[in-house]
Amino acid sequence: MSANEDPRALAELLWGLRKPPTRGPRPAFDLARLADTAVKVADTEGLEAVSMHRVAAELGLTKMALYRYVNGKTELMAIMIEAAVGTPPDLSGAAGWRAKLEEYARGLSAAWRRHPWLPSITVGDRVMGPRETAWSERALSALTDTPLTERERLDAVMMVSHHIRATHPAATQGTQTWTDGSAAPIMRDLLLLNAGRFPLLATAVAVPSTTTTREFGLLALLDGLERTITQRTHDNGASPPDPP
Amino acid sequence: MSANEDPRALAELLWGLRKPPTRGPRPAFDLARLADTAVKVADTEGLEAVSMHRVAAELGLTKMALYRYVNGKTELMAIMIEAAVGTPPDLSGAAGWRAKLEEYARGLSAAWRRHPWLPSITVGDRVMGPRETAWSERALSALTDTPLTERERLDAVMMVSHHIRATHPAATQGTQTWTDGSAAPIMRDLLLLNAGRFPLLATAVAVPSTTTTREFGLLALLDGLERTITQRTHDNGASPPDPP
DNA sequence: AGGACACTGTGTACGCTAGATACAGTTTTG
DNA sequence: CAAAACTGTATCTAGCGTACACAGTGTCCT
Repeated sequence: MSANEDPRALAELLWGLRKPPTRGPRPAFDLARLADTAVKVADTEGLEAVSMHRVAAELGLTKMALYRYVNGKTELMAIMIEAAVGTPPDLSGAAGWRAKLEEYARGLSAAWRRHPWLPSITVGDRVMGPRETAWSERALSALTDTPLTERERLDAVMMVSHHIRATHPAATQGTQTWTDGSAAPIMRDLLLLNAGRFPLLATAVAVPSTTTTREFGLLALLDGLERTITQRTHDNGASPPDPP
Repeated sequence: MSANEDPRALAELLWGLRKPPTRGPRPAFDLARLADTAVKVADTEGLEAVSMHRVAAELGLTKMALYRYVNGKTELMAIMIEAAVGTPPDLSGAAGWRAKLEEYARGLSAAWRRHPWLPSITVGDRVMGPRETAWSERALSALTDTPLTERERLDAVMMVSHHIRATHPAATQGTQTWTDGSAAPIMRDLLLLNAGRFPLLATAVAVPSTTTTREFGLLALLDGLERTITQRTHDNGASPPDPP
């Protein structure tokens, strides 16, 4: 919560623009090792377990030594993300933008399943590293053959990502409050007690689900994009409509 | 971080199931006043400014007095949400499920604009109060005339809500990293420096946007739902297809 | 009726976690 | 040798939370 939030410095760190020092003792570790350690802690004990002290201890250091590598916890989180995201899925095997986007969604979901804490921090106003950026770039490649605007492609990509995040079971933000999570049974009880005030909800949570929210939502999303895309394709392919 | 996380107790608090004590001194305040004070602090100074100490001081109390009203900060947040959400928009004026959902989205957006911190905490696995629950109920009412399953209606509602949240300008989670927010200019610079590695992204962020992400996304979402709905309507309206 | 007692509200003191700063000691290279 | 860089000890700060003492207020028993 101090003045350690310099986005420029973070950008230099993430994009490898730090000039290594010439004199002084060799650092015992490097950023990658530090990030991997933090990621391991987060994977095994949850993101809350990741503290400066904990990570340092894991490396046999005191926490103050970490401040030579990162300016604060914000930067630690940033390099953790870069270390954990991995590489985006290969979309060249899928035919057509729709299949490619589905493949992308699968890849994103898989990455987040490997690191359940990831979707909860890859969020908001922040500086991203090259690895994470590569995911956006890859996703955009799925839509190059469509008649969408560059900006619309970006919007579409963000929507798919947001949807996967919102329906991610272990995500802090995504849990479907009514159907999943530890609070869901409590909410069901309350709805039953107040079925008169909330009849629609009460019945909705009572019925079992046939498809998952994620599937249903992704279907709707892609259907919506398809409509715009085919419509544009027609407008462009045919001659412009007669004036009225 | 302690054992003060009893969801049952929270539920009783939110749903007015606490039996008021019979003896002892009269409390100087009540939950509503407490919640309103906290909301005011969050509105004017941001959610980070809301601490037990701060809220208590605002009421002329020491922070420990607050613990007679709420069991901890989690409960304080919960009653803040209830105090801030207000009542859901009236959808009866809109004709058809699509217009109703759009109206709902507008109402949600307006409520979050009044309390910019709200979307960032009405999230995840948690117990909701009756006021907030009323929003879900209202949203479901938009879809009663559709051939969707009860569960699918809930899914659709959650999707719209998630989308509004994800595209909420001031939301901690929603900021479109590439186009909005304080980090966006930094990311643009980095993309220009690395245009070779990220050609699609570099051009996408360079062009000005004609429509907003929110509009484009909502359109796609509703188009997608419409496709499923009209398709179902046809399948039900006509006689079942001949067996093959 | 009246007082003891239990229960409730409020305040003071303290504990704990976690991030972060200050600075001294030590190592390495120009 | 001196400047720069790595690491450790000590300390500060913010914030949530517990422990406990003291002060009102109703309940119940005699």
